[in-house]
Amino acid sequence: MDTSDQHIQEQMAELARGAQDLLLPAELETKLKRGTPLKIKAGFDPTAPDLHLGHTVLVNKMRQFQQFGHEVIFLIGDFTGLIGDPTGRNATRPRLTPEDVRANARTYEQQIFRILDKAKTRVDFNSRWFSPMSAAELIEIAARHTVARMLERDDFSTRYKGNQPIAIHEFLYPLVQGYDSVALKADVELGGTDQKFNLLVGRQLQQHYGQEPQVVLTVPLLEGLDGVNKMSKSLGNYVAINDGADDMFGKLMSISDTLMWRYFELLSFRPLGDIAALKRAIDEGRNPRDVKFELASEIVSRFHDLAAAKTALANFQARFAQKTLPTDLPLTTIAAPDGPLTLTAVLTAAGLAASGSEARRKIAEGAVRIDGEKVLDAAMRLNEGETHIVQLGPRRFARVKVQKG
RNA sequence: GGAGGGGUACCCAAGCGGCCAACGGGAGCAGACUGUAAAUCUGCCGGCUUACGCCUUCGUAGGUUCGAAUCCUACCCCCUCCA
Repeated sequence: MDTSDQHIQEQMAELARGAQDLLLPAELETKLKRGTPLKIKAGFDPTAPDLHLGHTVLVNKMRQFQQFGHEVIFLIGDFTGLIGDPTGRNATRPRLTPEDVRANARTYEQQIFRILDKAKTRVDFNSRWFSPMSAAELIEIAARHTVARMLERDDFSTRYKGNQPIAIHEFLYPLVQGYDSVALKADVELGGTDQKFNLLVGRQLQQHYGQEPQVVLTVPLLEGLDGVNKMSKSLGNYVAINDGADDMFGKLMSISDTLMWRYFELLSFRPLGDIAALKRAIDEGRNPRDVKFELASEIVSRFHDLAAAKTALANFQARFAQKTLPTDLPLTTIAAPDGPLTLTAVLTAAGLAASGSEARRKIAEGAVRIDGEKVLDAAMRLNEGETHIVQLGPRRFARVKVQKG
């Protein structure tokens, strides 16, 4: 590996990019200078994942290490899953069968290998070393840590002070996770900011076992499309990596100009220098929208392909700049048992409006168009056999056919 | 085990016998403006209805009353303090 000073410094800068904590930078530099590939560990839940861009921040960081020639270990915590991360909620978790774990692992692989190089990624399971472990050995691990240290963990101390119960096995979670680093002889462990404590336990355990402690690198939670809350499925402010190309492109275009830079930092693979140049271009008058096009295109081509990204961009411009109707809508057939259907019925049946009342309101607000023509008459009916493109607002479309039945 | 406080629409939060489908804020949706950005302004924001209006909703189940989210009874759940 290239151990020239310049290359090391370049690695340090990119690896620290977007990171919340890097402990300790000097240790990382020492490890890099040895010139041998480092073992990079990141742990994941064994539960069924439906990943969104927020999750990919960590995976992107893994990719960076991979690109610099290091060995990335995608560790599925199927044994840890028996404990459940001690957040105070969900104290008991349903136990996953080995079949579940395998199925979930496959789902992960399908998604992460759109980012990571499959040939250079090792997928491992921590049940591999924990299942055969004896109780004596586990006690040995537990003996390495004190209650006082455990209580330093933020949620433990909060719960302890607040007289909330803490089950003994919850103390095992950081220890088990930390021991994974021992078992793997990890050089670096990556995780979300909420994992910081657990990652530090790994360092300590490694030292107890006579290993060089791992470097800890945490990445922040990505803000969702609203720019305020963390990206999450339940808040609906997410871009799933399985989203369709047009959908993904549109969602990314809807983020604010400020948030765009955050996404560039944490989601783009472009070097930091490029991003600085884009900022300068905007200061000199370039339309921020066009820079956002570049962001959206990069991300869509990552999860689909370059052609899909180009099409998504073209569709986007056609739809919103030229206001043409989408052409590739699936046809929804709606049965009309009693002759011509009212427009409100069509809107609800096509899923554009949640209820007839909402449909009526939206018509009154001037939000509804049929074949591009604004319709203000809520009593309007669509005849049998006709096919129309019905639109509610700027982004909800349906191609519907009314069929007698 | 004892004392007190509370459960209201997606969230927060008023209301405390009729004027309550329920103040206000947030979120959301739509319209205007735009770059499908942000900010701003406007409207909507339980369901059914062209509409008059009707139906269901204020933890759950009963009751009082011409009439209850508001009063009474029982039950369930949450919080605070004491033991």
